[in-house]
Amino acid sequence: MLDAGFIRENADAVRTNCTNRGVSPDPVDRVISSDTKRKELAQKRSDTAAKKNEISKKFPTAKTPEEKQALKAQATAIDAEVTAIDAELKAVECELLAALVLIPNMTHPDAPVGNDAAANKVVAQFGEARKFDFAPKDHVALCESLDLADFEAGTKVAGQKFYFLKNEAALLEVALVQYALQTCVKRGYTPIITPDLARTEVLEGIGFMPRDPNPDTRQVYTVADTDLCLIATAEITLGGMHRDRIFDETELPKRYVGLSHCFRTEAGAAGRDTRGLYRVHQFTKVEMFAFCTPEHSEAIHQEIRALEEDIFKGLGLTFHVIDTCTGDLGGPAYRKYDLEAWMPGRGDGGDWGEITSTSNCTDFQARRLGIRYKGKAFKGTRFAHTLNGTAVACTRALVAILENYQQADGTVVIPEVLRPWVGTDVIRPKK
RNA sequence: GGAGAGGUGGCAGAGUGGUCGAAUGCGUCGGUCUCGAAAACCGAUAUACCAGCAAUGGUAUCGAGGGUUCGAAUCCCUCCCUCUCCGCCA
Repeated sequence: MLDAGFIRENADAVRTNCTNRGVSPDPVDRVISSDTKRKELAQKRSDTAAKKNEISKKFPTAKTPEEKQALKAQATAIDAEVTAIDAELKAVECELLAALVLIPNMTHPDAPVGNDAAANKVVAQFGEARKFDFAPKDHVALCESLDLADFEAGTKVAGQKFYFLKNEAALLEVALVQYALQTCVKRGYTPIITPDLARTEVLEGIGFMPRDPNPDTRQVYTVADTDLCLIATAEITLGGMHRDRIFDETELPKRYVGLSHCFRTEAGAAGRDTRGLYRVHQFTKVEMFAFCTPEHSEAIHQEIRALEEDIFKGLGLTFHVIDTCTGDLGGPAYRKYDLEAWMPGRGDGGDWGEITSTSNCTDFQARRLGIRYKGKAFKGTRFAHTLNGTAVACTRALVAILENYQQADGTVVIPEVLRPWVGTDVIRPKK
């Protein structure tokens, strides 16, 4: 979330930003009025408590019972005041927070302004869409003919949009994980395997809304009788890892590459991309995450983007990079690049499909999570910047690989970098 | 899951109702000494918010939340976490 003081001082810019991002600017005024009230009450509370402390301090020197009685009476009167102020203060703080969480992060000045995907800007492309001299199959057909996935069993066991990966597809997932982890580790990222569950407050700190009362928009699964959620991305656990931490600036930047399963309800996505592996309730993902000082976040964002590009160049896939427009940024991102791979089986005659996403969240997440740093050049602490980026989302990568590497005879070639882990060059029909 | 012990500043560790935001040691930073360094010595060293140009002052924080009390690190309750032992288990 943004700082209430910042919102007050930059109200117009924040309102414009809300509008650009396709959310209502109304909470801005609510933040300002709640924050003003909060400040007044906090000052009153502080003054009142000071009075009370004065009285308490006189007690040890009070000689007679009458004196003590008199002090007690004063103290009791002040107690009533404090109780009343506290109740008001609590209510105001709730209002403030409720309004604050509705305001998205500010936006990088170069990010394209627009309401929907049409405004996204393609900033780079690697490779050309493959021309087929046969009719290419989509990944669902390939999974069927090569016995790579069992969607029916997935449905039987866990429901719609769950799946079993089989044979080379199972090995491919492990290979993709290995390949992505190794690539990131070589670039200095610390490998991490994170929990697949996290506390509600951690999800909220990252910018998810697990308590969203509207089941049509709630994105995450919650675990009954606990305050835990299944994570939608390792961004949640990696960001939460250093919650309430004060770094020394010499410890930053910290770069992690985490492996986790991801769980998404995909509420509101009914009817879109329902076939196959493209949009599923559970998948495996290797995710990069960085904590850094504000001076470094732009450079690290570019670094993560370049690393994503290298990973997918290494896989031999055709993809382009999108500078995401304001309307598509979500809440926490200051700027976001998506990699979209060419997927020959998608849509009518192929289409681009998102395979990674990297965001610079500046201090938006850090403020809520209490992630700060100390430096020599300034007093006190400052909020760190956080960044995240997909190294490999297994199911999306699998879709791209199967559809792009298919051959006229129905087999699929394995990308060279994955062969050591898959143990074969080509996926053939099973006997 | 059961039993016991415990959670205090960067770390270690004292503190069982007021003079405690908190002894002491270590660490870190600054200084003295030194050609330089080490050692020694001196000093500084939590976080947030509010007021103030600042010095400074106020408030809150000793795992979290509630309670008792004029007053809580200290007493009571609930929760969370850690450690030890037992059980169970990949």
